[in-house]
Amino acid sequence: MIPYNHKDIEKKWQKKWEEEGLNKTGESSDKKFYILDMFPYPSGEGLHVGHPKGYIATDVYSRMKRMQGYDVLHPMGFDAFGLPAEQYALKNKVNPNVSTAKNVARYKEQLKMLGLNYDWDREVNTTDPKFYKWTQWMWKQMYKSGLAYESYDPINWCPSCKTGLANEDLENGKCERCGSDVEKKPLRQWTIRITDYADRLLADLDKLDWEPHIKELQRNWIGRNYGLKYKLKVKGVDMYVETYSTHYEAFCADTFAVIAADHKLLPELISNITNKEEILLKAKEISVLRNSAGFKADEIVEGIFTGIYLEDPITKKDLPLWVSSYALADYGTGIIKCSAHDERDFAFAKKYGIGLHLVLLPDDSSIREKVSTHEVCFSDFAHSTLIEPEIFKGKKPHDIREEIADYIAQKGWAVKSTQYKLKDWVFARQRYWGEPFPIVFDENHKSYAVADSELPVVLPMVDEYEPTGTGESPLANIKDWIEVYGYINDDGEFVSVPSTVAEKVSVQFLDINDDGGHDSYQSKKEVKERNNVACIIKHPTEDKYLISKWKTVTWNGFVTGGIEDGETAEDAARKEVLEETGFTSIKNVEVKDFFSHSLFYHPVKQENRFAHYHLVIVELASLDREKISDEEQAICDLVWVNKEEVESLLTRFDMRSLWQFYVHGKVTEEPKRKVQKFKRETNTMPQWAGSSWYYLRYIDPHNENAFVDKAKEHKWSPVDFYVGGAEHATRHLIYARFWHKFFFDLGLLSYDEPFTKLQTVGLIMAEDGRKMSKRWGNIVNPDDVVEKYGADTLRLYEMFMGPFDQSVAWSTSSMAGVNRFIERFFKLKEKVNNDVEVGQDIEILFNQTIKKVGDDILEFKFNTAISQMMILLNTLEKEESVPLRMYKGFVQLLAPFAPHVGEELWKELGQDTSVHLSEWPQFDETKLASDTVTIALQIGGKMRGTFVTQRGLEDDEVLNLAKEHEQYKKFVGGAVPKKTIIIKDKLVNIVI
RNA sequence: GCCCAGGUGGCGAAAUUGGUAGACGCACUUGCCUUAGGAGCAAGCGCCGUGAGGCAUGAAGGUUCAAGUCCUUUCCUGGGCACCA
Repeated sequence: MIPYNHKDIEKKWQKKWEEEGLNKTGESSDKKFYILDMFPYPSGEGLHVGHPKGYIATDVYSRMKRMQGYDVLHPMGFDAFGLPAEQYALKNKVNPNVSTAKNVARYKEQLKMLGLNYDWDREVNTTDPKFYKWTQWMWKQMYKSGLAYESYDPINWCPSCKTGLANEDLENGKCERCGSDVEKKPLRQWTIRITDYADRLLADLDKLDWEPHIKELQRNWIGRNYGLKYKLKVKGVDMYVETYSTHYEAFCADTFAVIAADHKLLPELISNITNKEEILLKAKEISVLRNSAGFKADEIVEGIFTGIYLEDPITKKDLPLWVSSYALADYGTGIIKCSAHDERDFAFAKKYGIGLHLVLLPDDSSIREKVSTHEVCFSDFAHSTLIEPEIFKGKKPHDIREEIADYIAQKGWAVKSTQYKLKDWVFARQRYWGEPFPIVFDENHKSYAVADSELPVVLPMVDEYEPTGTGESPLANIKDWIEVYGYINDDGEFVSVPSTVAEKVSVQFLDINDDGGHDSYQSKKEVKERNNVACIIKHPTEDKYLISKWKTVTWNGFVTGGIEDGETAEDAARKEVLEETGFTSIKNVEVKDFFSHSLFYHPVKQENRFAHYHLVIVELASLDREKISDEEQAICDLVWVNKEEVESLLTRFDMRSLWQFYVHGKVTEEPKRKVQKFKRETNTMPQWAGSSWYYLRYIDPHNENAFVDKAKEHKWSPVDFYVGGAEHATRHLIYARFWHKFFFDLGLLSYDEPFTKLQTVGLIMAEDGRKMSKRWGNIVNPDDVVEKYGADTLRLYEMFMGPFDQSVAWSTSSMAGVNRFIERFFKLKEKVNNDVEVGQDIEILFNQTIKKVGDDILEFKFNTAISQMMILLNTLEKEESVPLRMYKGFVQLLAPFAPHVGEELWKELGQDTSVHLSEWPQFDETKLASDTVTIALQIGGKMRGTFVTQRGLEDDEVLNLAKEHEQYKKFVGGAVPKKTIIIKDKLVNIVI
């Protein structure tokens, strides 16, 4: 007999929870908890059984927190921009807009199937224009602050994905996505100065409650490095160059210097050298070699002498400067002072016959011979002794590193300096499926941010989105989208001329500096002045206003009309309102002064008009209305809005009018604001853009005025617990921390770190021990598992498999064991009896279980929490009957893990509110330990037996009992113990 | 090469942080029940040994009355970085 039917109860409760809004974020407690999963990238394959492990864990955790009285924010969303979605779409010939929506729907269905308690009202999707409006807005703040800049430097280019990549996107020098060898390619791109934040990103790791190895990964990635920066005179020219050394301890050994082949200063340095052409050619060769795909630095040593010498500030010796293949232009200063005590310097000097000088002798005398004959390079600074300079002679360089730096710095030869391995963030992709940049360029390629009113810059729906491979995004082919008309406002930002206006009226006129090709351009014509009204129509009783939404041209937002000769503004307003809206009774009309002036070309009347707009407030007496003509209705919608919206419309109206030519009340020849053609930026943002801040949007997902409301942000931030894959350590988690800090600095966020506590998830491997993959055909589909065993079994099993952060192989038979546990749990209900009590041992076990389950969930030790429940079940099953209160508590403990089973049993126990809203069981502190203990008897440190006593016996009492033990008699007998160790309530150890 | 994390039964793993190693689950063995069982129930289950006992936490040393846990050396496995001066 199967005691429960998972299919019925899971569907039933999921439906009920959704109807009752069980998972709506609570807003009633003063204790908040924000627990977050790394949102998924919805691939075409749907979830496999490994994906939801983290989601189940946060689900268990958040359910318990809610039962403990917290307001819990536990949201979910989708990170749907990026290459895989685009590749999938290309392969299957569907628009990514379509395939993404489909994949998201499938993911959501699967997540819901697992009974995860997400508040779907807060779902975010990075590809939703309402979301990426704010991604664009935020990037714009970086642009405006100078943090985001345009660069043309060579970057990593994946020839297969046809896009530039950030350093973080490489894996062993290959494209992380497709495994192709990456080459260096000069490319116009947007870059973000994440290196400005390197120090803080490093230092603030100390305040985070993250797993140590993740912090370590970030530390290594940031790669802070401390050394000395020297300034060296170039011999014979009035120039100085700088070098950077971290291993400066052997500074007296320096005999030459090298410069990166693509160093900016190289051409200038050798401008007077006779064979400079030859040198530049060789340098070029080296650069090409370096930039080619699959370049291996340790296999290639190339260089050429530049013909110039640098003067060593310390030894005053001349250091010949060589171009070399191992110097990096973008690390340190791109020029290195070189010595015998560095492997690469040594190899280079050997190849080109450059003189070397030893100042360091190995402690290990067996290799001293080979070192002194320059047979091998010696670079061990810890096990060696300095012989030069005199002042440090006989000391170990490792021990006096700081002393040497101080000495050199004090002499003024060099300054202390810090370098990072972290590079600025290459923040542009030459692909279609990403956020467009809120940037336009004028004809001189000067960039302008797009005004806030223009956001979002919507990614156009297109038929062709194949990457071009030329270093330009596919968007570059969409002429309609790229070319925009507009002007630059007082804030230096771009404002577009609405396309409706541009098409019907203004393009010809506005394109005033380009009079070729526009027949209707009438600039020489006389300008006619007209007086117009723009009406705000007030509701008779409420604080509401009527605006019109024109489907055709011009003054979107207001009922407008011309004032004819002999008419007052008031007359005109009455007339226009009656005609255009059909309202019949007007209470009051109030004419404001001019609020806007504009010059435009009227396409119907074929004349240039200079129009003065009077703002008129028309107050209706009633809502009586006549039917208006179909024609009017066809071109205009009427909408009631509130006062604020009217006010914002007025600003907009005013702004719109700016593209016309009005200066100090007079029409001028030259426009004050020149409307011109601009080109949109065609790169798109990398996949990491949306995920850098999505966690903030959950807090206030529908806000149209800000990316997050400050007060709400203050309440929910920071994320208390963040759960996801360790593979994000050096990308998402660095980017998001950086992004967050920038907005903290702008005063827009309350804390300078986004994620207080981080927990990584261990992978679930396939039953064969390999990664689950289509390639191996070993994927376990959660749909099948849920079908056969139910969501609760899947959930419980994934939490029971092993330590949460460790990767474990799937085991179907193990899962069947967990399923048995649930069924036995159900059966136990038959033994429930309200009037029964149990013995002390069980009472204690029960209290211990409450404590352990609660503690373990907090520490993400779900496997031991579950095993404790199994122990309790095993024990209770042996009883004749089980007290109702105990079973109820047990159901509550199980409910976070198996929410459907929990809810079903809770209901069957006669409860009418949800178990998930019930109060988490409390344990009785006094009932955690029994009053008897088992004492271990050791003799000479070896276990010889145990005995049971009262808890809390004094040492001599315990010893007396131990002496009674037959093992004592056997092994100690009459001998006199040398020593007796007694650990209270634990053990007796007799040393003989 | 450098930096992390980790090595415990046939398997997944526990171990109150120096105090009874192997909880809990899987698999396996035996028995009961059953027409049957890939169901249920009961018992057993680290290795050697009939037994007393001995040996066991990758290996070797050390500290300690006592080590899976601390120290030293070393070997594997997984992950990250690898031209970063």
